[in-house]
Amino acid sequence: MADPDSRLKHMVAALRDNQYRITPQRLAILKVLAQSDGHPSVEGIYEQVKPDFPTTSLATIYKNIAVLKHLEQVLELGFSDDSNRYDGNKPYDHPHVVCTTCKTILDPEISVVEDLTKELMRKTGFSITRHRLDFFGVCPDCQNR
Amino acid sequence: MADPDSRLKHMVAALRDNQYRITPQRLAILKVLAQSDGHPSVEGIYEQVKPDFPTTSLATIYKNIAVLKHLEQVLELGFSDDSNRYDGNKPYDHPHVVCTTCKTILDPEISVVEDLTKELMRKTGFSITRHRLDFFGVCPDCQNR
DNA sequence: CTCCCTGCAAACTATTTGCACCGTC
DNA sequence: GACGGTGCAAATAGTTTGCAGGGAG
Repeated sequence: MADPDSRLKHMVAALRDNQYRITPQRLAILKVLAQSDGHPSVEGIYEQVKPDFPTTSLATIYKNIAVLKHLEQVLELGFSDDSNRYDGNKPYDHPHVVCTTCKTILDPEISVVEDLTKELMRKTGFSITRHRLDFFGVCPDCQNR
Repeated sequence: MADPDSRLKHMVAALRDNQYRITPQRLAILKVLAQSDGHPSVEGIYEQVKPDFPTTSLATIYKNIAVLKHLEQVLELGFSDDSNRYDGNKPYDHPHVVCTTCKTILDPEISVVEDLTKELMRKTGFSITRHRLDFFGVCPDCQNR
C-alpha cells in the first residue's frame, strides 16, 4: 500500500495541476480516500467527513468523486446490489476479495492478471484495456462466529 | 454453449418443479434468455417479447427475472454504469469479455479460474464461493472502423 | 474580484410495489 | 374455481442537477 500521506499530496497536486481549488471539504474527502484501506462507500465518506463539516451534503461527495474519477485519482468499485466503494490508494484496476458478511474488501497479491489478459486478447481478438476481478466469500473473522 | 432448446426445457422444468405456472409471457421471456448468446438487458428482453405480447410491461420482465434468479436459472451481470445483462445459457459464475463500443459480451475459455480461487483462499484465509471476472476492451469488429 | 465549489432542494431513472383483472392448473 | 401472474400506475432509492450564496486563488 502506498504511504497515505504521500498519496494525499499526490492527489492535491493532481487537483492543483488541473486548476481545481482546494477547499476544506474537498481536502477532508481526499484524506478519507487516501488513508482508507477499507474501500469506503459514499455513505462511509459522508460519515467520516460529517464531524468536521456537519452541513456537508451527499451531493458534494458525489461531485468530488466525479472529479477524482475524471483525474483517475480514485478507483470506483460499483456493486449493482450494494453501494459503490472507492479506492483512493490504488486508483488503477486490480483484483478484490470481498467478504459478503462484513463487507470488508481486500487487495490480494496476484501475479497472473497480465498473463491472463494477454491470453484473452490472443484468443478473442479483443484489445483489452481494463478489467474488474472480484472474488466473494467469507473472511476469516466472520468464519469464526 | 448449451443447446438452447434443452436449456429452455430445463428452465421450464425448474419452474414447474417449484409450482410456478407457465404463462405465455413467461415462456417468451424464457425463450429469449435460453436462446440468446448476446447476454440481453431487461430492455432487450422487453423489445424481443413485445412483438408477441404488445402489452407486456417491464415490471413483468423484472418479476420473472427475480423468479429465475431465485431458482438459479439465470446469471445477472450488473454494471453500475450500464443496465444489467442476463445469461440464461450458463447460469453460473464465469468470466466475461465486454466490448465497450458495441456492448457485445463474450464467454471466453479460461482454465485457471479454479486455481486462482484456491490460491486466493490460501493467501487470504477467505472461503471464496463466488466470483465476477470481467475484461473490458474493443472487439475485433469495432477495431476495424 | 472572479468564478468555482458547496449545500439545499428538486429532478431523474432504473427498479420495485400495490392492486384489480386474467388465465393456468 | 382458486390463486398465482400480468400490466397498469404509483412508489422507491441512489444518484444527479439547478441554482444562489460563500470562499479559494
